[in-house]
Amino acid sequence: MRILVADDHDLLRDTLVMFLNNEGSIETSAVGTFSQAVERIEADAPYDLILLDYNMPGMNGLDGLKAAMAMGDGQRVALISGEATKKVAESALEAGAAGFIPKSLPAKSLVNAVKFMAMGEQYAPIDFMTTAEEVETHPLAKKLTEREQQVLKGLTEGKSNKEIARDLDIQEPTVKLHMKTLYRKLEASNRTQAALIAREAGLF
Amino acid sequence: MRILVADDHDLLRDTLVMFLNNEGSIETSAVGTFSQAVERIEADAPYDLILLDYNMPGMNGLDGLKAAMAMGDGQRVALISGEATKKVAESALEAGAAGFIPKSLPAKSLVNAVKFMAMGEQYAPIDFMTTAEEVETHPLAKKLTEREQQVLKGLTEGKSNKEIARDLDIQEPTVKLHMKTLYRKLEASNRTQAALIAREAGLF
DNA sequence: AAACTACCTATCCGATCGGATAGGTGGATA
DNA sequence: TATCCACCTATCCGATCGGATAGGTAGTTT
Repeated sequence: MRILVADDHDLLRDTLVMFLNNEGSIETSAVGTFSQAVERIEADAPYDLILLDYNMPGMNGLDGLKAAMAMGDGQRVALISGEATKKVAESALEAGAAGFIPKSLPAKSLVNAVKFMAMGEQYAPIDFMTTAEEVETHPLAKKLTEREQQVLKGLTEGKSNKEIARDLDIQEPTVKLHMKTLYRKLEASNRTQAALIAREAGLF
Repeated sequence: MRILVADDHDLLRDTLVMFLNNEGSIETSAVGTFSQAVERIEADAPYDLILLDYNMPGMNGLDGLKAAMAMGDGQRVALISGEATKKVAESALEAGAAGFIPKSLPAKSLVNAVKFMAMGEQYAPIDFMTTAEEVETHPLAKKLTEREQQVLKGLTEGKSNKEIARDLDIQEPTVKLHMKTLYRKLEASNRTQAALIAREAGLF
């Protein structure tokens, strides 16, 4: 079973390789950047499984994942990340990733997950996918109505009231109304503050 | 030599413990949250060295580091982190941390660093501290004059032109001038976008 | 039925913003 | 000296924003 690990954290990379190689049946290669991973895939494909760090030079979000999957027809690729949100994990799995591995996973589970994925299954830790669901709706966001969230989303994209109104297919005065309520709820005194607070809180 | 590792990433924690215990002379304990670390320290102090993950439930930035150091008079504590900036590392070392370990460190170097710190030395990887220095002045920031940076700082605090003018002791029209140049340089079309871009770029 | 909530529209008005334009100073450079 | 650059001030004007006020609809709860 041939596995390729791409992660810029030397420490974690060394560990993964060691753990996996210890399994006997697994032969593991490792690189530290996305471009190195690409080279390696072009030279040595196909691997039974490729593990890509979500935060890694060259990855550029899910683009790297998709690029890697496109190589060597139907290459099985899984994401590994310490910081990624549930949203990212879901998008990755939807895009056809072989799995998603948070770094908060015990080493033993990781080895099992890798074997599981290498056998063609799709893996994601249920606890991560479910517990993250709760945090999904941010404490601040829970106080906002659906419309307000839509308006706030537009705001965090730097749009004007008029643009937001057009996008949501409502009138501009209505947007201003929501905006006013947002300022109150977010304790902001103008749109810039509101946008910053929303970003700070990790919304959108 | 007794070491305590506190990291919420099971994978990395398992690895660290294994690597360190393999050294023979090191006895390692591990926990997954800051509060657990506190309990362990209270029960088993003093350790020769404590490794705290900077991003970990309960840490609250450098507060956790300081709290841990305050326990058991002069407890030696080092930070370990995969995401922290050079700024954080510097602050930690200034606050008296035993060291700073980025997760991008090879496993072998880590073991050496741990031994080094346990012997009473202060450790930080030079390459991390220096290369980060270059990025210190952000590519974007380099294109801004001093005044523009001051104005931008005010903007990222959600201030109005009038407030910024008062703070910098200049006239409001002048602030507007700088604002206009900022939009051009940051490729923003309004103040909110400019503020978001500045934040995104990690300025201020 | 009454009260409440989320949502929508509208108008008025003062404040603020964003752009254009037209200056001026001081310091560094060619 | 002439030229550039960073910085400052000023005025005009249309667009946008932020707040207040006054409605309306639909669905839910009491």
